[in-house]
Amino acid sequence: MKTRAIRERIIEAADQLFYQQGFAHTSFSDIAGVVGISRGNFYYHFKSKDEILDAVINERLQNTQNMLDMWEEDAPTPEARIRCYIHILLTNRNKIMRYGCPVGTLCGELAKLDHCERTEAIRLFDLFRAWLRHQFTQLGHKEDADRLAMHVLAWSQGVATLANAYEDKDFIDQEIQMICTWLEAYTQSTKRSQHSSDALH
Amino acid sequence: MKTRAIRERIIEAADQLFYQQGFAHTSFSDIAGVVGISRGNFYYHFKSKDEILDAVINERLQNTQNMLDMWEEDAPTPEARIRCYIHILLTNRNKIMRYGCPVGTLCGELAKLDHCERTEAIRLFDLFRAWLRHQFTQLGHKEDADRLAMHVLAWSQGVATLANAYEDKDFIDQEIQMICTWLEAYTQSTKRSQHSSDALH
DNA sequence: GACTCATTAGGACGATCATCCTAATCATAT
DNA sequence: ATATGATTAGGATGATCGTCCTAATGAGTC
Repeated sequence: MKTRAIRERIIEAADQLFYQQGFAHTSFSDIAGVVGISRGNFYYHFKSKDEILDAVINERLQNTQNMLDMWEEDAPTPEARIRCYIHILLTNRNKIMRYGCPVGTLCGELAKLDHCERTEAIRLFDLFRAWLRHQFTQLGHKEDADRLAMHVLAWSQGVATLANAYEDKDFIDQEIQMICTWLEAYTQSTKRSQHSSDALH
Repeated sequence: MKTRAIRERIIEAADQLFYQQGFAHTSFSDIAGVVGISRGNFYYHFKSKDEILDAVINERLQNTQNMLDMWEEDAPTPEARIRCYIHILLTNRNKIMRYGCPVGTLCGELAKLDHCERTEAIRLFDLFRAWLRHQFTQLGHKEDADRLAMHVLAWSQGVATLANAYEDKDFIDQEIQMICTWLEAYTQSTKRSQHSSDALH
């Protein structure tokens, strides 16, 4: 059954192109050209452009969830896990400088297009938000967990936006440093309060 | 001479539509419909769509410079002036929640389109960056002035991006509070060092 | 009133797009 | 080998777009 494989390749190609050129500016011809199939054959695999977008978003949701799960397993502490998130900025630095953040730019574009898939795209943010919230809860900031999660999200989004505008490598490095310092201060205050609560026992 | 007035109205309408719908997704018909002139008459005022974009960016550059100049006059201290910048998030809160930041989203779109006017759009960021840098220099952070300016820019961009995604009023208010607190701590450390340097005299 | 020149309206053009349709091709089972 | 159903290629269609062209209109001058 090769149909499954072709479908995967279409989603993969569309994913890349939507990121690099934007959703609206990417045509069926573009995707077909990358995949190497004819333009007209597209409708056997996807009934509409919106359906491809939906598949791409679902693919990204799946990949994102897998990534978060892996971090949850591999990194020893909540602090280290949050640093895993921050370090995407470093890992994808070159792509971010050229195309911005895949999640932020997609949500922004769909908001302007008033596209119905917009709510689906925001679920990508939801994944990171809930995951970060969980980490901060584990750090002992139960009350502020969601606010802190949103703060880290916003911070990284801002870094991506300006890094894209100025194509500035050093700026990304500096901001990552700042976030890690900020995060460390937050976790140390937690450790201290944990110490003091330990002392009570 | 009514030509001048019509030209202004075209730029004004294009400015709004580019912000609300994006540049690529806004057609001549859209702009003509808002202005109330015929579609074909457009080429008497502007030879191409890129020319309108250029005019819109120049208009924004002019308005932005005027705004910065006004803040420079009206606000008494560098700290108060930086707060003026932060408070755009509050003043334009509803629009930001619907369409994001006008500068950030335009630069992001033009980056994806690989559009030649991209460098012009970034000059909008340059205006804020240089102005903020000047304020931080006046606050005594001469070495870090540009880094701090970029930091404030990135922070506000991130807030705009997430406020747009989640359409969250309270989040904006919270982040503005955080920025102001952060800024206050920065200026108080300056005042302290100024005090100590005063004491040396 | 006739002439000039700026301004306008509206259609024509070619390109691109998403979508649809149909005939051709392929693999597989009988 | 033939039949069947999945898969493909490529053109047709109608809509939209940026751009161009031209005839009509308007205002101001001689």
